[in-house]
Amino acid sequence: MKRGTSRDIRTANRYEVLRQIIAASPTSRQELAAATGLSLATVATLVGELLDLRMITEVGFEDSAGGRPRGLVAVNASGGALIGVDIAETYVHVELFDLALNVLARAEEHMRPGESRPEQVIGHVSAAVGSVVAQAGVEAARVLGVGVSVPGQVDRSTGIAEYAPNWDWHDVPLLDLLSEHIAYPLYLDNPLRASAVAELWFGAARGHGDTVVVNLGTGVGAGLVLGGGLHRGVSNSAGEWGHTTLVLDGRLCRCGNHGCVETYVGALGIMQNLRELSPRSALLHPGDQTATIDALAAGVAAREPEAVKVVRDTARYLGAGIAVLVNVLNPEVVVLSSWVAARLGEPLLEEVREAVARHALKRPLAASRIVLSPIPTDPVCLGAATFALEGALQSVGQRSTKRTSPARSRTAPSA
Amino acid sequence: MKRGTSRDIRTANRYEVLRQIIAASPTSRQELAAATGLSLATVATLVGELLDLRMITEVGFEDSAGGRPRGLVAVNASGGALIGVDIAETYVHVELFDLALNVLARAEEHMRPGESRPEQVIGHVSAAVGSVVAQAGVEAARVLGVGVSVPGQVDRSTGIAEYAPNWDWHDVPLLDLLSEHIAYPLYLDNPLRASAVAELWFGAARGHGDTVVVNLGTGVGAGLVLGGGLHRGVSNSAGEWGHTTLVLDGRLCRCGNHGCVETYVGALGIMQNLRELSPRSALLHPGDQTATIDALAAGVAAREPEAVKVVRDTARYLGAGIAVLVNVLNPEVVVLSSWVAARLGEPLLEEVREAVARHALKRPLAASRIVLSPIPTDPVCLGAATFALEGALQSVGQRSTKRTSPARSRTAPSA
DNA sequence: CGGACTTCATAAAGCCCCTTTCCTAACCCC
DNA sequence: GGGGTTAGGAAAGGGGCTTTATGAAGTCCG
Repeated sequence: MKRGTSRDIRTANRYEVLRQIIAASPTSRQELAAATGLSLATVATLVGELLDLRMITEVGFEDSAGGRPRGLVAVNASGGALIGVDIAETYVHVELFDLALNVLARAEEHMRPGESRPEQVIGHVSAAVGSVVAQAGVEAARVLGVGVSVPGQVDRSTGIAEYAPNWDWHDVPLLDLLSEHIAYPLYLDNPLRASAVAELWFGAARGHGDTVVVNLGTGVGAGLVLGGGLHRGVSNSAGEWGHTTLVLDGRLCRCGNHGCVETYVGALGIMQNLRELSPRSALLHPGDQTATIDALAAGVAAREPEAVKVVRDTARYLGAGIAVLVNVLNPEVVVLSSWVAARLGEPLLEEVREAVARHALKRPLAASRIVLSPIPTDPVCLGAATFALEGALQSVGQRSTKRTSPARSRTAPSA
Repeated sequence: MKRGTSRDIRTANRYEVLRQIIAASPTSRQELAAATGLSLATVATLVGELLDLRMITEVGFEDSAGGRPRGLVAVNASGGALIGVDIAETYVHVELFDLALNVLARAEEHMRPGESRPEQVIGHVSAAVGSVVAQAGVEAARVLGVGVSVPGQVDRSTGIAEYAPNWDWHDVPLLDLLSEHIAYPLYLDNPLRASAVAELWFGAARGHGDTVVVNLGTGVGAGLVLGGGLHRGVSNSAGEWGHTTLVLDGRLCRCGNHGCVETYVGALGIMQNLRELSPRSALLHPGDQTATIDALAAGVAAREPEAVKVVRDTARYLGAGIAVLVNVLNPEVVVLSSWVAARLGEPLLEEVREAVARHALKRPLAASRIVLSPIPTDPVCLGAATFALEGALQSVGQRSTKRTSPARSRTAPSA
């Protein structure tokens, strides 16, 4: 049972104010107070803190119609840089952001199927991180942190990748290994939670209540934003909706079970849906998920019956799976995220809405909006970078312990 | 976005301290501080409050082995009474509790199938409430509140039963109607949340993290205790797991969909499982759920193959359904509650554990314990009474608004 | 049997957080 | 350039929790 302290309120408010500033930059203290529901005084204090941190700057005044003009603050984009690392089965994707969360540089490393040893992955990551820092030309001291997303089960406090199903990793001390190559503060979590936190800060969950972020990629899962924060579960593995049984005794899943949601709506599952509909379809690119999904998206855009049918079949499965989440969690928003959702886009969304409506109860259904992720870039990178941002913000509140020198961050902020 | 205030911390702490006192009565301030993680001073303050409210009393001292002996406090059982009302499809069950949550009196009213109008139900409720108060012989002023659980969708703030599927109620202002007959403070919610809060205060969720309370009765659903509190969802309808699709195109459910969990593991679903296994089984009491489940329980105890098989089949469905909750929510505890679970007991539990293990992922599975509800009485009544207790405790913190007379409770505490 | 030691409980002071209130600053308009 | 208006900061106030100090109530032992 974790107990809340008044400090947590402060931290939450600090997050909220910064979120709001990033979302509506430039903005005034008045607007912030209205948007957050905090008093003017509190907003002013928090804005002062953020100004001290050089995360935001004063950028002039609003035009006044009688009365003192409102001072405007905006994100100090050049006040620091954040790096998000999205480690996936076949690639490592790294993006460097300014504090307004604009992408300043990106790097992508492809991993061949054989490359599964931690050292190999770490090699790719550190190369890509080095690359984005060089590209963006930011001083090393400006990098506030690096968020790393790795599939599977992670322990964020120890930085250990406890289990990564795709590479059969067990208890790899990923953060320690990475810290030998990367001298910035590091934060570890998994892609489900990364994309959820991205939606929470910058996407469809912003300012809303409970939200479910459905990730549709090669792997499938759900990030849960409940009660204004990430729901992690007792062992930080909540959201494994992709390995939930959708069809009793259905398709064999790589997790060992049968009929998992992932085997019907993951990229490979969709390929299978296509294959079952028309084994020698021209849309099918065996062994290439991306190409197949792209072909499908193009086909749907051209109203090819085959493509439309596959998307509809997929949405039917997806709708049944999402209806479970809607009924059980009663969220305000359901976000479809990750690359498969992005490419299939609106047509998928429409079909999913219909399918969910067929399976969910009226009341929870009526309370939920199902939307595509409004985040234009890789949500996992963005979310990972957000973990770094949260980390940088967290340490603000910490006071130095009595009679001791001020606390130093875990890794010195110098390349 | 609800924002937390320091007042909420106080309320949570007050709950926590009282919970602890009820659980380990008598106990000392020292033990309370250790158990809650609060400082001695805070515990002393809260204990003082509860003493002032006459909810607890000082009951002597602990033996000392050198040093001042610890003062002991215990629940003041006679300090007040709480009433829990469990309105179900076929009965109204009412229990009156003392503050230690012992049952002092109970009353049960049966409802014939035709009786579905709100006035009829209210008649039963007020009769039963009157009965328990008379039986227990408590002064009316001592009744701190009445918690009412009604199936379906409720709005607890307005006290409206928005939708009750079994009677086809729509927007019945139940609390207003009840307050014409019952002069105690009233609190409305649904059985899922009632049994969840019962587990949170007095059962398997006590002191643990995220917990899922699986209700197996005629209706089926899950109460969610996440982050130390009830998860309600955006429209207070979270937990509708019973109407989640378990078998695509499966049995027709009364909710209109096919293949809902409830149609396989609810009392009627279990009867159907039995019927499909052996249409003219001696265990089957057509039209009588209770008798059938009882017969099944007896059969399992006697190791009758037919009964064992039905329980196994049921557990297989149940396991698949619970595995979804385990994977998605990653709870620390899963509680099997309500009358079907209570009657089928250990044999069901064993089978369920095995079945869940077959469907859930290893990590979340390893983190969860699946248990039967340790609550010996009707958990819904207990939970409903707990809502009343929470309500009585809530008003402690409220200060009278400025320049006005002290706030009065909604219904005067006099019969 | 009374002082010394131990342990509990309450009171006081300090810190953190948020809000309300008051006052000055800054700008518009006439 | 004064009056009206609005912004923003400083101070005061209220609630909460913790640490520290002090008094209270025992045991133990000389």
